[in-house]
Amino acid sequence: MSIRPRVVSPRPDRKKPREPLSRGGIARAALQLIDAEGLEQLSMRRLGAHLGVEAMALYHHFPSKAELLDGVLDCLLDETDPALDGDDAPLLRLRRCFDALRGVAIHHPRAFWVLASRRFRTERSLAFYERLLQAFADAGFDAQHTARYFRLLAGFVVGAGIAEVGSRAMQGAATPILLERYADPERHPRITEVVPHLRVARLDDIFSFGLDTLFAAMEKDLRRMRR
Amino acid sequence: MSIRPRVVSPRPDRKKPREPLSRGGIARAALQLIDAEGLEQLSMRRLGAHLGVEAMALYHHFPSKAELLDGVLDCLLDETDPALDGDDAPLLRLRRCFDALRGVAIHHPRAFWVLASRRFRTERSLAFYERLLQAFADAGFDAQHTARYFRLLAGFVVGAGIAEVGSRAMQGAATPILLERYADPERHPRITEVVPHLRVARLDDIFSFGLDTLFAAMEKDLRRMRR
DNA sequence: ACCCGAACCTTACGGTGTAAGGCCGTTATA
DNA sequence: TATAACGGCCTTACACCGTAAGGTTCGGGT
Repeated sequence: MSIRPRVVSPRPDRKKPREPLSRGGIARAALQLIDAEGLEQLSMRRLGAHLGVEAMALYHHFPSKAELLDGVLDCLLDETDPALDGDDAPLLRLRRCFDALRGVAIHHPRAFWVLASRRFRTERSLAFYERLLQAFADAGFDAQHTARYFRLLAGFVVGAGIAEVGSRAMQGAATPILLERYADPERHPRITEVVPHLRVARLDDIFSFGLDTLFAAMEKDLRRMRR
Repeated sequence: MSIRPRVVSPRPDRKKPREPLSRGGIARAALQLIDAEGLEQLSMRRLGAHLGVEAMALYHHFPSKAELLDGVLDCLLDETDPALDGDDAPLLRLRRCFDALRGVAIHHPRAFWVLASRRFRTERSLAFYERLLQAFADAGFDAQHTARYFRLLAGFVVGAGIAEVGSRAMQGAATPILLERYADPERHPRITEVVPHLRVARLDDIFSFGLDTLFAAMEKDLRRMRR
């Protein structure tokens, strides 16, 4: 074992020696990095470098990269949660909330996967989940119908969000609408016909049409149950 | 450049020297490996070993791992496609098709991610897409409503599929229903109430409720448009 | 007999997540 | 005040990844 010649500190010791890391700070930095460079570019080393720290330092705050992603999820929920505030009609709060979840697909397209894929295990995400389900209860749904409509709404929002994120990524690509490169009008007349209606400019319409349909069904169900 | 001592062939030269690989064969083997060990365990090296071949051999058939996953997607669509056969009512064919897509979540839970995440670019997947959209046209939807309902249905199926895959994975875990470990009945009464309704045993109900709701809305819309 | 190209192999590069352990300044304790 | 403990960060190392570059083998066409 060689005795190294007493290196003072590899970190450039500035006047402010950089305040210590924290779970929240790391997670927010990770979200920034994902937003800027994509989820697949998020590595512990790169994130560490971004924070002026070695990769392994992060493991003092998160036991694994998976838990770090849970932290990122928490950040995303922080942006979604306020939609559930207010004392207006529960269905309106729900509508705002699912709109806000779609907002994540728009404002953090490259991080949307985190929202779509990671299960709710943190304190933060469970609190959000609880508030969301409470709104269903406030609206008058029993547990079974809450489960059903929750899955219906959340499923749609997540699935449509994934598709939307893909579309928006294509939009920024070299050729604006890539699918049209692949689909041949001769052999794929229906695709050729429908794809223009799935353009980014129409996604607002498509998404609100989806939520309109679902909330209409919920309201009808509520009326039926109250009768 | 060193002259190596003439190794005959590192491959154990059996009587049958193993018939050459093919795109389809590799993709099917990849799907098997994903089913058996999980998507994150699929690596070119492991897949190669599974096929009695070095990793780089696969690059003669697929230019990248991403395209290999497209091949896996094609395999999954092969199982879904037959649902669109038949000359019965278009809405019934559509219903069968989306049920079949959920079947992927059940029969290939660990591969469902591939279906959910990869965009349709291959010949195979475009053919499927075309047939699916044709069924919408057959049912009487114009391009705009096809786009809307396609996104609604596909979004729900994908999103609910992701959630379902998660639930089924938990089911096999050490503690049967993991969410209940995290959720505290005191602080999370609604979660505690609703989670039992999201158990694996109820997923059939939840999924068909979702499709029932969506197809009811579609039928109503069709009646309105015909009037 | 020659060559060619397909199929496969070898090696190597720059990344990854993370286990194990060391160093150092702050803080608590004796 | 001396010492011990600890939190926070660093270093090293390991096994693995996708894949670029180029080499080997071999069947078949000319």
